[in-house]
Amino acid sequence: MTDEERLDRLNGMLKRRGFLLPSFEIHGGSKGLYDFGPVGGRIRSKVNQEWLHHWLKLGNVVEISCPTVTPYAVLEASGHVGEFSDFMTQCMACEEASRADTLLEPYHPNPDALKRDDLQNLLAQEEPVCPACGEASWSEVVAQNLMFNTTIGAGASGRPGFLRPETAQGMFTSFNALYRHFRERLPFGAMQVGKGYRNEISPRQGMIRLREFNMAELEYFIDPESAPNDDLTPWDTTPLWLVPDGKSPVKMTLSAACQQGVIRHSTVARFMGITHEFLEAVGIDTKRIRFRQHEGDEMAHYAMDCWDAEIEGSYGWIECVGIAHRGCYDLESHERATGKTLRARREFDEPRTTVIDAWTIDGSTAGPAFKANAGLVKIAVEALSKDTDFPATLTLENGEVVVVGPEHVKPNKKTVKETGEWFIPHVIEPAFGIDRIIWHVIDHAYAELEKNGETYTVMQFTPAVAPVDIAVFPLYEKDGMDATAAEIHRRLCARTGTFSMYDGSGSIGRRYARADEIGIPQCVTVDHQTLEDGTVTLRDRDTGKQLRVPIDRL
RNA sequence: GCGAGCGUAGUGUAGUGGUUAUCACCGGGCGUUGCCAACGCCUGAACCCGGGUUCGAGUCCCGGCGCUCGCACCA
Repeated sequence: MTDEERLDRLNGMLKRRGFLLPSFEIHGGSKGLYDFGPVGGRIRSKVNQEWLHHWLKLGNVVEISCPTVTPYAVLEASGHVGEFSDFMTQCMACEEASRADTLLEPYHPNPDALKRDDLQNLLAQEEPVCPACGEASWSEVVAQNLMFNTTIGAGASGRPGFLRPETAQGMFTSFNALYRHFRERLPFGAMQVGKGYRNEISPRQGMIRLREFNMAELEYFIDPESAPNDDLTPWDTTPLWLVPDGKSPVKMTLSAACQQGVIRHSTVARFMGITHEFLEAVGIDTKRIRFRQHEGDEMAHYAMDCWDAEIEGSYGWIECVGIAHRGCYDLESHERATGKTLRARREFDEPRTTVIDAWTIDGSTAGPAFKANAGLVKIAVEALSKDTDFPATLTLENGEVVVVGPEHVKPNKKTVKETGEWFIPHVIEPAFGIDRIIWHVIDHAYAELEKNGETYTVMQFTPAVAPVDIAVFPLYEKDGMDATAAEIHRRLCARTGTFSMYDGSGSIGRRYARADEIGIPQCVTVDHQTLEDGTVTLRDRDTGKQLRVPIDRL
């Protein structure tokens, strides 16, 4: 039995039982789009809940929700318009598509920075050969954007926009409201769970690369100058597999990794610990988790450190989480693009007082005397020491030389007190690919056991993500057992957070098997004894053991 | 995007131009059955879409869509 055959059987089961289905299948389907069916939908929402719960435990994070439709300017400021566009060209001989900038790398120091026309001209001039067939004839260069284009508004008043490629930008553009919410105190975080969109050239491998995907991101804002005090001791007993910057995997604790500088920021380390806990809580096999550090050239240019949580499954090691220390890049970019400030204030331990005792200009005389240069003269004069004698010959910033007489100046004596300063916070971002995580939850839960000489399928979900919490069966649908079972089922469903499933068709063994196949942790069976003493059997999925319990104790 | 292979009930499949499309599991109903895919009877459900060749196409050809893999792209 090979892994591929296991994967085929798993995929068949996922379709048959309503976990995951190709979207819009009756219309022929659409690549890179998946439905979560009646069973999968419930798993998705439980994984999302579990994710929120894990990060809310930090105590200083909030959940927000921003639109998926995003104006052009936002994603231009963030760098996505530039980064998510590739300029492609096609070989006229073999039709192989290539990136124009890649082809031109030998001929230009930084072709990535060139505009379309420049690429087109350089391509015509240098005539690089096709890596596939060796010919040197290229089609027109076209921009291939990996974001979905749209127009916000109709007609001439419509303006360009995109479906967001990540949720993060909403957290950055909302920074000031968040800052106020947290009483202007760092650190704090904002997170959201939602959809992201990338118009992938070639979606592959089932749920691994999708065009519309579920993501969950936290932006955690910190003061880069205040010493982090992250407590890493909770993970001191669980060393993790780390793959530092292109080196071999090592198993070490987060504390040790921080002390040795392998992980460059303790908050990144703490988030790796929380990520590991979360993955374990949703049922990922911890032996198949590792954290891989981005190598220097792989890391986005703004990132200061980046660790991916990779999970091993049917498709090998897949990146499912990225934990990036992004510095001040994002807030700074939005500041630059909008002219608005996105800053936090840092109070000094002691107010900083500066005593100035020197010269400044006397506006009433210097103004008329120096006219347009008066401002520059002021700067030059204020830079002079107190013992300067006037008249003095000064060279201004613009290179002009002026003579400043005693009538143009007056003593400048004042005390400037500063109690703090404004700065752009740094941000640490854990970003989760929820679909990829759900895939691995399913992959790791899928067990093919043997029972009475036949393959027996069980999804060994943890209760935290099990799509159905409990199933209720009447032993037979008669003698009132069906009515009692239906009543228990309704009562369980009415309970917040509990989802029950009633199943009365087929033999009892078949119903247990059906419940096991979608990973229901417990099954309740109503039998003849129930009608006499009000007890039912409670059967455990993984042990098969049955307990007799009163209905009220469920 | 390029190349190769593939597309038949819910799932897995048989079917090399000729009746009513095979088989299994599956689903539903009724009955038997005192708890782990049981049995009997009844029953449900498919040739991806469009065009072409042909007296006749699930089968051959072309195009589209989808799936898998490789290359490329991408995180």
